Amino acid sequence: MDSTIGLRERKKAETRQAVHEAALRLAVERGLDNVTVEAIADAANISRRTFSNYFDGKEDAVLYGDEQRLRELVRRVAEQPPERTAWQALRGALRDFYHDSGSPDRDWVQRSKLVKRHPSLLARQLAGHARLESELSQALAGRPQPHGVEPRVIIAVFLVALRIGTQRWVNEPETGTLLEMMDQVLDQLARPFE
Amino acid sequence: MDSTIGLRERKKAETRQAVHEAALRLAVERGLDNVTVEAIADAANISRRTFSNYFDGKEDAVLYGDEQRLRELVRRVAEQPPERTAWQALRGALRDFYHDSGSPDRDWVQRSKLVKRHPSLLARQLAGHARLESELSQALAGRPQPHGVEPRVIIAVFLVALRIGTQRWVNEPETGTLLEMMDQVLDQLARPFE
DNA sequence: GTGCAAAGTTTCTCACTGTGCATGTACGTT
DNA sequence: AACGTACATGCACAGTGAGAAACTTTGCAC
Repeated sequence: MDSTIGLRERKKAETRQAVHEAALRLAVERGLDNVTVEAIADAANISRRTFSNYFDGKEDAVLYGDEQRLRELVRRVAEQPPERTAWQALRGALRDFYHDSGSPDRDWVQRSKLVKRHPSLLARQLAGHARLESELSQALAGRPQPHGVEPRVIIAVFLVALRIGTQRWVNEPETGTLLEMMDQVLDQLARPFE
Repeated sequence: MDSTIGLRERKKAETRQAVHEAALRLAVERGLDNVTVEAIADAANISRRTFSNYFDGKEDAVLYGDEQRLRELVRRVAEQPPERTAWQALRGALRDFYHDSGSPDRDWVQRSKLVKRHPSLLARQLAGHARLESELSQALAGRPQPHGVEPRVIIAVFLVALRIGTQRWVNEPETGTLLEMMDQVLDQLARPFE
């Protein structure tokens, strides 16, 4: 299935992944501030300059896994039955995603904890979410919206739920599944309030 | 009323403001990427080293006005009658704020347009919002929440409305007042949806 | 296979940034 | 007036991001 794409692209993807993993590992081991781009590049066996060809900075390198996850989520959103509302599609995609992926991977937990400790990571992560909003708009185009809430608004609210759910789950992992935490927030958000 | 605070603090505030204004002006004139910290420092008659004593980077310097605005909003939230729900307090504070301030100032519009053009500014701005959430939690402590939606969630949703409303207003200023745009989004958010 | 163009990597370079440190200066307090 | 403290400055230095040029690998046509 991926034999259609050439060796070139495959290698690039591998390198990018390797750089990401090196960045994440080093950041967890030493703390992000004590990791230089050069150290990451060394660990991934590339030059410092090449690092810049792949990522805009160490923050982006660390968060690349998140980006992948979210792209996967967007893909699943687009695959949701078109008669569903935007909200239903988003929640459905989220459920599918966590159902298929099983429990969240170690790396993802590590990234979340890093984000909690390093404001610069939070900044990049939120910027990434903002960029994602337009892509999600595409995936939600042409769906019914019986309640009259615009897709743009729905999407932003949905991402808020992901963020709060994640933060909450990282802070108190005993309380429930990640999906449960997110669902809990999502339920609140869909409810009317004053 | 501010004669109680010393000359020292007043000077500091003036310098910070001057640096901010210089940063904003230069960023608007040349584009953020073509403005060095040194140029900002020169324009504000301070040394490059001193710039770093005031701000963590040019982005923060440009966005300082936003920070002030939001602090003012938080202050007004805390002053809302305590029998109001968190949501009512937030909306009330917003209304008061824009009622008193009159139409939004030029600088604010310029900053919003800059944020639209420069992702690094968006990142910092969103990180600032995230930092603000805890302060708003304080200002909303102990209020009734009849609908069972947690303050944390309310706050995040509220900030989403500010962001979307602002973006929308910057993109199409003819459609209505900034406050109207925000209210429009806020109305949608308080409504139930599926 | 051979050869060639395109894409990717590396090395070198340079302007810019952030911060620790030592020193000088202005403020506030007594 | 005098002293301690907070702040500003200049300097040094490690780290960063990006352009340019040389070199290597990949994709493709023959």
